[in-house]
Amino acid sequence: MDSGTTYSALLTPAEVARLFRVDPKTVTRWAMSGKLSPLRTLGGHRRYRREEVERLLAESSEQH
Amino acid sequence: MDSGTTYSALLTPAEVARLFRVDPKTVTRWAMSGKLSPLRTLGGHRRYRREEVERLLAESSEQH
DNA sequence: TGATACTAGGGTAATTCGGGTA
DNA sequence: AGTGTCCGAATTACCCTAGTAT
Repeated sequence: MDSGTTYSALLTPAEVARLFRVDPKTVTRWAMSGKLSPLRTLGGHRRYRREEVERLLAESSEQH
Repeated sequence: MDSGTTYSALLTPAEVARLFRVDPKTVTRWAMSGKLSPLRTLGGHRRYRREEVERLLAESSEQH
């Protein structure tokens, strides 16, 4: 029942940027350097996996 | 729409949109530009082949 | 037959892309 | 080395009303 009308496993560049408090362009650079492995819309825009982003967030708070 | 429990070889615009984290209208644009080849219901609504959509999803996460 | 959710279509904002720069 | 910003072009998101799907 309603298996995800509001939830998505993918995040937009702006959403990732808000989580890290950086500019979306910086998120793009992380992707280009291989630190993130996003998929692409058919128009070429990046979509990031929530699971991957949250894992990196957790790791970054461990080592502080 | 019961998209979580019932399997179908055809996907609605909303289902495709959720997979790519885009607006359903964007999926329509992909169809109009030839990036997707949907069927049409007798009333004119588009239905997308799951096989085609999943193939494009897989390709989008490859590195190139 | 009615009720509700979704889609088509068109228009107009808002994001994102890529490159270059500070 | 890592970010933030400016730019133009391209892509995507949100607004509406009428018609379709279930």
